[in-house]
Amino acid sequence: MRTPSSEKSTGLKKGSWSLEEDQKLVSYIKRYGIWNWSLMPKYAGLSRSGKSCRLRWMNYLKPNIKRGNFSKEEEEIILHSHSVLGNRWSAIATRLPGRTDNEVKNYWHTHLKKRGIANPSDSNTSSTFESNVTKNTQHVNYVTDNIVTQSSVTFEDDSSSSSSSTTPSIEQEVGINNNYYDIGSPGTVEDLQLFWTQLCPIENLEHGNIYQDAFPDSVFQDSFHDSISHDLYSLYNHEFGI
DNA sequence: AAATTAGTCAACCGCTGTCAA
DNA sequence: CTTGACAGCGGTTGACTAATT
Repeated sequence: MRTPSSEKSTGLKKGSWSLEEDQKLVSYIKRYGIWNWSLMPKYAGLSRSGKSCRLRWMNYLKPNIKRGNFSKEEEEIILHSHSVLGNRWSAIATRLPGRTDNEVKNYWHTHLKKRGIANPSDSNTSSTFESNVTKNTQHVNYVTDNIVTQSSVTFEDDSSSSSSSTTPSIEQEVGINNNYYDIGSPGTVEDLQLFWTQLCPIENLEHGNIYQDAFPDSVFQDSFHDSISHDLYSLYNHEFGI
């Protein structure tokens, strides 16, 4: 982790994310979806770059991110995938449901690098490998579901659990997977208050006025027109059956 | 117990690809 | 075709922690 600091030129915060920041980001995305990473932080009440928000969401806050140690099966998938794909971490990560490219990359560098170099390509053929990946992926999916379920139970039952950590996970703290989304404060900046209370009230979105009513300003309309509709519509179709 | 070293991993940086104007 | 904005990727950093001296 890096020391929290402010970027003097932009005033944007850097370094580790606080619980409050996580909650703001999760709450915002939960309500309004992902429409533009560069502009979103302002409206979510975050003094972060869009890049930073995207990274935080993709790697740690997004639902169904799998935490904890890698299984033997996952190790094998990484080793074999790396022998085929090289350092294409995002491609490798797609073979490991719930794992991110960053996590896979870190795990490779800290645990598997020497093994990978020592055995750059074993005797598996490509087709054999693919069938193994398919088989393993199904297994990992099952394990992932178990972990998510178990995670929530363990948290509620914390005092009686001797083996689990007493520190809640990111998901537990922020509210992912247990239906707790605190919308938080819109911040003290005037336009943020305007956004939360007038420009984009939840009622507008709930009634399907996803774009025109939520973003009446012409500047917003120009830049958001195409990108906002898909994500928001998907989210609200799922949430409210619009 | 204190100091040093090694390992881990969250986060940043710079670059590339894509797409719309 | 060019340009600019944005998303995404991979390499790297550096704070923190555990292990070792």
